[in-house]
Amino acid sequence: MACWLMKSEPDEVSIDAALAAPGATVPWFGVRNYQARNYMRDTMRIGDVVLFYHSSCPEPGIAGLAAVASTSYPDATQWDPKSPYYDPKASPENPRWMLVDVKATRKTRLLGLDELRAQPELANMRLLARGNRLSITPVTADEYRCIARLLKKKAA
DNA sequence: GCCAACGTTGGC
DNA sequence: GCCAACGTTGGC
Repeated sequence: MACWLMKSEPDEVSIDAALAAPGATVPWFGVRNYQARNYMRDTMRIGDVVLFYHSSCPEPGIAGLAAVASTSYPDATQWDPKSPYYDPKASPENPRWMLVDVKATRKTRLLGLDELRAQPELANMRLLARGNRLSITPVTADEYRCIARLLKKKAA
């Protein structure tokens, strides 16, 4: 089972909002980066673990656990002229942006960047790499084990 | 609001 | 296919 880190701006969809959604499931709309799209379209499998990350907010960090809950399908916001994610080059015949459904499992204590960076096992984590902006990144099994261990501890 | 880093665009 | 210009991301 693979593991992924997926960034969401909590103003848009927080872990609490995802848990409150019907079936605790939300479509991961709004990704407009080809590499992130390709992960969703080509690599993700139903049941893969998702680390739910809050970005662009006062307390960025891992805020919850979730799972991939569908195979990929077109992101409808690409066709909506009123959406900030509208893409005039996409059409229903030729969708450009795909997404998966994500089912929230539970909220966790917030694992902030400082705490993550303090772990030697996470030294090579994509999220923490200099200049990384990718909103969906793979997480290795070792990295996931380290994070699961951190989640069992109290905050430092 | 700053700014480093990166992705995309488009002229050539 | 190069690459400069531009736009975006996202932590600080």
